[in-house]
Amino acid sequence: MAPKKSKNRTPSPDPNGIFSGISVYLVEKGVQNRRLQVWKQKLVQMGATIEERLSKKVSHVFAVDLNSLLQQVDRERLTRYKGFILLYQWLVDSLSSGEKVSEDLYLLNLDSEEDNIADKSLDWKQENENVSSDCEPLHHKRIKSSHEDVESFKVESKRDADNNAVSETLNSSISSDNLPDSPSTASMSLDTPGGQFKDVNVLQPSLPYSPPDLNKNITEIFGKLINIYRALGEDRRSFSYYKVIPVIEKLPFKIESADQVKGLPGIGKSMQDHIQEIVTNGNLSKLEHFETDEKVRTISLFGEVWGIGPATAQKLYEKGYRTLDDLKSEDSLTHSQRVGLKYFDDIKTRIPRQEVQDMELLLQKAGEDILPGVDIVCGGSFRRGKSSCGDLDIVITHPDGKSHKGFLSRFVKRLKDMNFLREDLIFSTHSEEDSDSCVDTYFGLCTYPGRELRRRIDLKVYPRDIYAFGLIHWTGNDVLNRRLRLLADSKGYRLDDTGLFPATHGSGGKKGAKASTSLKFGTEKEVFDFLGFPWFEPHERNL
DNA sequence: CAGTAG
DNA sequence: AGGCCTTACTG
DNA sequence: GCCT
Repeated sequence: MAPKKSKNRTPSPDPNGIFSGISVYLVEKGVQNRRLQVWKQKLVQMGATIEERLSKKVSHVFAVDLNSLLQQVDRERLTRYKGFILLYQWLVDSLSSGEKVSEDLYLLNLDSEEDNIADKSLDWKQENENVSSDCEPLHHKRIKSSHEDVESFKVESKRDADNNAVSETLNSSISSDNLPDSPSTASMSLDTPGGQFKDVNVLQPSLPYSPPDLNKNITEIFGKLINIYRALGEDRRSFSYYKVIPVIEKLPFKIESADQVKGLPGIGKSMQDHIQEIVTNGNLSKLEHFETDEKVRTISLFGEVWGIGPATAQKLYEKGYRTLDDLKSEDSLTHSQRVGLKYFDDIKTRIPRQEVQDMELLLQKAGEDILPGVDIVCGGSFRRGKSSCGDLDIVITHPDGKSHKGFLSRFVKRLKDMNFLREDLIFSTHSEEDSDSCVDTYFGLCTYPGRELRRRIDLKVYPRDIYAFGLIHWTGNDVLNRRLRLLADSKGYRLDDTGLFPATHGSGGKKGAKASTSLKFGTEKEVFDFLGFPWFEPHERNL
């Protein structure tokens, strides 16, 4: 019987790395950081190892031009170096052709001083018009936008097209979720929708970047560290782990050595060490230490209570408390904290989608009774199609643009009367009073009709003209929101749940200046379109 | 103002 | 060495 | 924690 080894039948001739085995040193001078990150990821994905110093192991050195190279690396060292010294263009061309191309045409020649480079580059061009003219900037005066001679125009524009195409491909595949779009790429995809990079994708079918799961051993541990550090109040450190997880998840192979991953964004010395320890030992002593430390465990536990953060948790620990039960006798707890404590288990229980569905309907009916035409939607993970939800995020508006004002108070009262809302956490209503441009918010606990199990519920009421922003924000997820905000920033805007504002840079204070009003958009899609962000249906926003 | 949640 | 992510309410 |  033919021994069927495994289900591991990779459909595509697994690019076990076209760069497998090579070891690279990157001269970062003169290359746009964003592009550098993409290249790093690509190199690593394709089997290369990134070295941080020019050592003997290095087989390939990359630089944008001779100047940058010499600026960063000692010339003498280079003369002794025996490997390839190449233009980044080699990388670009190799990636677009799907295989390592010959290094010959991309060599950076150390000996060639400025005068004799000119000739060489001419020779190159004649032999292979498709190849680099990158060494020109050395002596030519930046003629990028004013091509005088037809010949070089052809060559250069072709190369540029390739460049753009490739980086588009990279952007939209591997690193599609780091920085969504730089300003330039974004505007480009607006100008030439569909255009050229489609073809490149076809040319490069070998990128079914296999989804998930490899390296779960690492990301799971890092996930725990995120929570622990957050509980301890070390948000920054926590965030570092948060950022590195997607980077690791994107790798198409199982990490077996920290070398395979060094140089990637967000991975520094400590991350390397941790990863190395995990892949060799299967665990991380640091985490084990945390998990057995009574103080850490207790503070983490206390911090899970709604309204208790790192500071309070630590304070309570130092007062001698060790269990949630003990905490109930503490007088200094705020009302919210007491509620959070009392219904601790309830709140942590996930809500079946069907129940959320029912409660959304209930809310819509109750709202309609009070204010006909009112628009009530359950956002959050429910709107993203999840089968269970942690809480209810209710986003409310009214089409007439004004009668939302004062609605929340009446709505809450009504819901309390019908015994749907049970405990309050936060209730802030601002629209009734003066400014009509503010969002009313209610946080509390509710129950499914006929039951006692407490559910967390948030109600937010938006004026119609900024409703789309509220809906986007409260539908999430976090990653998508962050990408949208970053994109907005890059285009000179500031995005939040209350609107999209022209950047108020030159004028006045940093944030106080709320002078500018938000741009108005009626729907989520209009906001996405305006930002040049591809449309995602709600259920596609689980990034 | 610190602490907290989103 | 210092920034990294914004806003706004509770007590 | 990482990065500039």
